[in-house]
Amino acid sequence: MKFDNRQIYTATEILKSIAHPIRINILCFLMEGEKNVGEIEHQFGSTISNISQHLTVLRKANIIDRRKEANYMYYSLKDDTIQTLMETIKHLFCNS
Amino acid sequence: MKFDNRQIYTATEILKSIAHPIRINILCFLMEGEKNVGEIEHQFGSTISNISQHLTVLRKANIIDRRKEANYMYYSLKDDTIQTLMETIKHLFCNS
DNA sequence: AAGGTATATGAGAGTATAGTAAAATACTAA
DNA sequence: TTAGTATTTTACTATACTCTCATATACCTT
Repeated sequence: MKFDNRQIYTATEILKSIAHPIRINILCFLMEGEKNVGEIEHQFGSTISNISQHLTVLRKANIIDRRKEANYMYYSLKDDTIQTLMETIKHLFCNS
Repeated sequence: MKFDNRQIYTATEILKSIAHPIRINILCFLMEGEKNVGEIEHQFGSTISNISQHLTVLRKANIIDRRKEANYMYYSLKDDTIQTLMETIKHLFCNS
């Protein structure tokens, strides 16, 4: 059985965007609820510029949303699809 | 909550290995059961050399097995972890 | 052994991705 | 308006990935 190209393409883009240690960490962290960039940086080290670039990757893959409040930017998981996917990944690989 | 580095690393490697259109296709195809390289090539076009290289990527990520029979090489999904992951991906993105 | 089929490997070129540092933007508070 | 904080963008360099083509290996058949 062959698969629809658009669906394969979408799945590829999303998985590619998740497949980076910093980004998996960010996504797991966002499973707790929305966080701002500073909170994310504080959790994982790396520079804030680097974190911001990873957040851009995730946003372009359409799996996170953001909302501005004062001069903080709050990020969160986009929808149930990504939430479910992350739960599966976490369950399979992080046994927690 | 911070995550164990080794688990994050493993998850990253596996997701990276899946995150390619040809490889997602191959893995979905292998969900049906083991297939040899010719059958895979026949399904998806591309060259047999290219397919072989993608199979190597999947094998190095430790998510598929292979078994030789005469001069055919049969590939299959490695274990339940990858089977479950692929089912989730298929369900979420390929609605089937 | 020789020739055919199936698969794997290697080299090379082109493209994409990642990290760092510097500069830019957006907002707040004084 | 000025200064400060939070975040993003840009530019650059280094590294990794993907494809193609050529060659190599393994096995089978005669």
